[in-house]
Amino acid sequence: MPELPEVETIARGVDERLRGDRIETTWFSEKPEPFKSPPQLMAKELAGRSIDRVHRVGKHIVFDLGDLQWIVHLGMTGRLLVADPRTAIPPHTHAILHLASGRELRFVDARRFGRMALETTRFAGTGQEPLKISKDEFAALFRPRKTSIKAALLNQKLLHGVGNIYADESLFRAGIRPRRMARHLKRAEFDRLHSSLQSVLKKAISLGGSSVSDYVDSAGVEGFFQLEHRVYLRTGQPCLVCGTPIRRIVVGGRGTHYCPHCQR
DNA sequence: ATACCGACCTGTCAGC
DNA sequence: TGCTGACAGGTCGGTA
Repeated sequence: MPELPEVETIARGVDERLRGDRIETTWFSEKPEPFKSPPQLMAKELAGRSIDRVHRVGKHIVFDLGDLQWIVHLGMTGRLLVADPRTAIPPHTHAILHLASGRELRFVDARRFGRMALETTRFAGTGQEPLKISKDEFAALFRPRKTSIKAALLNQKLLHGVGNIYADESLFRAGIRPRRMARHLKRAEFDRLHSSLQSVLKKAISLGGSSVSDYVDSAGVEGFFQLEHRVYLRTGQPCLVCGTPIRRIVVGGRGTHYCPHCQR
């Protein structure tokens, strides 16, 4: 589910509404998967903490809580919802923070690929920020890779935050086939990819992310960038530029969509 | 260092 | 009406 634009949208929404609020008590489900830190420890450490700031690092949502950080990764289907306690608790709710303002922050995740943990050192993520990296750094990061450019874009140790949608969409806009070996790309192609990736991510953030099946922001509102997808999940449909049917292949175990005419 | 695969989970949809 | 298989915004670990 959520990639950089969706996580950014959620983090901004949670920050706007919960900054300055205080966590009073917590509840965690019995399912073990979502908790990298033991739930009892999180319950003890989170209670009484004020929320100084909420922001995004890669695909992670980071809560600054004094000398502690609470890190949430949403996996494929995770949601963070700011809710009125009188509203029904949705199925697959795995964590609830009860706040001093009377509201609740709920973590809901059907597939349970999401994770949460406490950090005592400043969380830096796994790679570089796609919206901050320069053209020179971008080319230097990817050129040595002995793998396809698509697999390299998905590698969170290089750039963090890019997932399947925005990898496919940025490669389309740069006119580069997903299976091309990273080390065979020309400098002009790295530059086009850098530019298309940043513009796609910024546009998606401005539209509140992509709602393909079930993504919503922290207020339960869907995004609109799915209306701007040119290849992702458009298998067999005509390319919006040239009319050639969009093709689906598997690269790095992920469904990969591209236009065989526009991407070389 | 990389490639490939299955595993982890649930839900949805197409096809029979 | 069901069943089965494929697929879905992600990541990890094992084995070549």
